[in-house]
Amino acid sequence: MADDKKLTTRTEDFSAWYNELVLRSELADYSPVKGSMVIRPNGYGIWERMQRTLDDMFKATGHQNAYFPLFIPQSFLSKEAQHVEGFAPETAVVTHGGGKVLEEPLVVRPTSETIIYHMFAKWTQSYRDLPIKINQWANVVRWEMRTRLFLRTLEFLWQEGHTAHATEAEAETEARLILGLYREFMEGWIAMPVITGQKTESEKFAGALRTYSCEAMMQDNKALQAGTSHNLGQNFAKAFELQFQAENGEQAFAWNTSWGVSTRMVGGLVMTHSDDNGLVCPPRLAPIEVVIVPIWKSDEERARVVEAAQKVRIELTEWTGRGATDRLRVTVDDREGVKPGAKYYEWEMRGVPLRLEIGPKDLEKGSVFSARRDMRAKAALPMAGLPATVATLLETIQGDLLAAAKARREANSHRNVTSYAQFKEIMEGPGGFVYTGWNGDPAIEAKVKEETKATIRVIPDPEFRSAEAPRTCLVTGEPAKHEVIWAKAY
RNA sequence: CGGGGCGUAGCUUAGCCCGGUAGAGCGCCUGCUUCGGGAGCAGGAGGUCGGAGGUUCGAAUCCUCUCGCCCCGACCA
Repeated sequence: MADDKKLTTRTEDFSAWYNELVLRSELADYSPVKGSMVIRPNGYGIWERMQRTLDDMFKATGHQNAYFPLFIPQSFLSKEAQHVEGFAPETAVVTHGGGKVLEEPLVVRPTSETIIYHMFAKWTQSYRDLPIKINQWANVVRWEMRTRLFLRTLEFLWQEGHTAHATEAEAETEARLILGLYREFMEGWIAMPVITGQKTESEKFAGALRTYSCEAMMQDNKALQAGTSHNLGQNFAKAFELQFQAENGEQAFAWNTSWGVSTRMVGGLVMTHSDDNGLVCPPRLAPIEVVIVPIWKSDEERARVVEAAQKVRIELTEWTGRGATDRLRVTVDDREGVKPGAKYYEWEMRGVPLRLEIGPKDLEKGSVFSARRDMRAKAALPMAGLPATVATLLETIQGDLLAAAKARREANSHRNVTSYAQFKEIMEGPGGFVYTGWNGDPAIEAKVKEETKATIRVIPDPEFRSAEAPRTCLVTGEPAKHEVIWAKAY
């Protein structure tokens, strides 16, 4: 009975823990259609904050939002060979409309490269029309066989950026710029440290020249690909005749990039920080940063503490120390008939970063009692100057979450692994990120995947590479072409 | 698609083997007492037992078919 209230613990069953947490914290719920889900206000609130932050970043770097339609002519998907090969198996196709069989079936977009570059082609004549830098917030559908709340569902929400440039160098700069923005967002807001780098041929986006990605480590030591940015080269430009007249008068194909992050990041947030008591949400993304729980015995006390709690809420929300538009997000839980302890558990499950308790004793002392969600540390805070104190504390929590996640990742990263036997031992046991040399042969990558389920998550960017580069390939012992990071992945 | 679970009240489930008026806990509603870590008492509402067929005097229970969901594997943000 008391056990009903507790989550399955992470060590018992990580997967069950995750599912129960997502449902119990009311981030999402299963919808009647297998593999799809409803994002509830608590989860959508996090997504809205993600959207707002990223949207500002995109606009600050010269991108504009637009919207392209859900339905794509089936023939469009086929125009880029690798693209159709990659996505055809997982598309939903509309064959009927208005009670009639359609002349050409419509594909529900699994991603929008085809329709967008078709339109870009229409809008581009001269190099003066470039670059085009567009972003859209949309839903996409990929008919996955195996689904998981937030991490892989039939339909999900994301943003997809699409750009067209006159030169390869410019496209490359763009793809890299966005990768940097993603990293900044994931570390600064989700407090989820990521490793950036390039995907191998077998893991790159269908139709891309190169794919860059942000890889995070979850608490079960598995990797989560949290965002990707692609240099598409001229592959789509050629398929969709996206050409322009260059300064020298010659016709040339444009260079494209595309990049996206999705509601999957909410799953990453959950699996990076949360504990056996429920969600731990980083303050910057928390729909509610502070919950105030008034504590009373008598009706007379109730009136006093609730009034005091509301005054504190107003003082906090009216404070402009973080800027006029970035107010503290505070709620008061003054429900009657629910004991304070029950409220604590409930808000902890929902991931609210900071709880303030206000009871008669606190009023006497001119203080409020605080409890941090992340480490469950408690302290009295003086009422005087409370907004600034709270804001600072929230930033401290934000920073501590990132530091803790980074420490966990490093503690579960293995460098200097040169023996394949040792590699297998790690993958069969604790898992984690394993840095090794690789001869660059896709066949070796496939063999390791077959034997261990681990894949090359990324060829890391220089700052993540080991101080001393591995000299030999993990499997063959041949000279290493790259240092790579292996892990089992979501 | 292969393997494993499971469909009984909003949730978790007992009952099924061995057929005989559908039970409990949590949650919900009302009232009183409570309230600094998951409250107590009293009263109350809530079920075509996933669906269809069959066997039977009688089916949640036995038989056949079917639908759906979850988990684990082969594809993927």
